[in-house]
Amino acid sequence: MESAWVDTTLDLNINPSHNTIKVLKRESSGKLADSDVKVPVKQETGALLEELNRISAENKKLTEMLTVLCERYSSLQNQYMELVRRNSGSDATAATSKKRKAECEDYATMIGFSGKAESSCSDEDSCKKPKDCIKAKISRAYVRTNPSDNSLIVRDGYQWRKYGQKVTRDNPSPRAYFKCSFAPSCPVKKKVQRSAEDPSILVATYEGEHNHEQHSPPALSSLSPNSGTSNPRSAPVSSSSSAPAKSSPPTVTLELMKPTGLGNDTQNPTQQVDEPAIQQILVQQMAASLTRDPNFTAALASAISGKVLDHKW
DNA sequence: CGATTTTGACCGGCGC
DNA sequence: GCGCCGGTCAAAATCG
Repeated sequence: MESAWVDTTLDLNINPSHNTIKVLKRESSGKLADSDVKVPVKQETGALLEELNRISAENKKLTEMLTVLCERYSSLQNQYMELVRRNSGSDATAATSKKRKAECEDYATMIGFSGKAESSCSDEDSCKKPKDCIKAKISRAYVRTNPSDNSLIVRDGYQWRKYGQKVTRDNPSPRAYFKCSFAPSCPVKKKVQRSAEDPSILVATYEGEHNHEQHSPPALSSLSPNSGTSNPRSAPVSSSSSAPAKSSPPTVTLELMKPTGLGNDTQNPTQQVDEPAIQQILVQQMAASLTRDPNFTAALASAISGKVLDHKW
């Protein structure tokens, strides 16, 4: 098992000397002073192509590594959840306090899949507060944001007024409480909290149903207004909060992290699909969205090469 | 100046 | 009954 862990022999072909040495050679050898500056265009093009190929190969390698990493991460998640389930099963008799359940659920939520946990949550709620259950429809949305951006704003097309903020026990990042301010009589509330596991993900929990039309165009999803770098990967909310089918379960998970094509056939993966599948999808989505981002791969490559260079020189 | 956000205080539910 | 904790209130601050 451990041998199968991360392959630390990073053969990334990161060979900065590859390029620079050529140049240095030319510069250092006095012979090739002026005349050599006019390198034949063909040669130059060839070198560039070679460089391009090399970078492409590098990129591919990084992509593969990331995929492997994600797969291992997901299998670890599986193991962890299995462990949690087994543990809670063993002491479930006496110690299934709601708090514990809630923590467990939160973890499940944090790491990005919520099928079982949420259903148990809604069951819990239905047992606990039948009245609330009747009027309060709970849905959850995950929104990927810029991790450096610490605002708790999720744009979903409605107008919200923040009425409170709290730091909760299980998550160091604060939870913000919003009420729908567009219609005075609209009972919908929203809680937004950054995932403890992945700070780039905002978890928005909606309670109730809007009794009015959507205010602003659902250009929505995600991202704080101040980050002009609106994230292209977050997709619009599938407005389930606007009173969808009554037959749907009380808890609906909105998939806002659809990176590209991967998730478009699974509109609501957490409702019916079993956990491993969900994890797989999520992991794949994460991996895909990361690896397709040239900025990310470039940043990763430069970070690694920087590390390597630091080490060598 | 009104709307919105911030933030400390308060309240109620729950476990011990 | 007490303490903890999540949720809400409301006054003050800030913003447009």
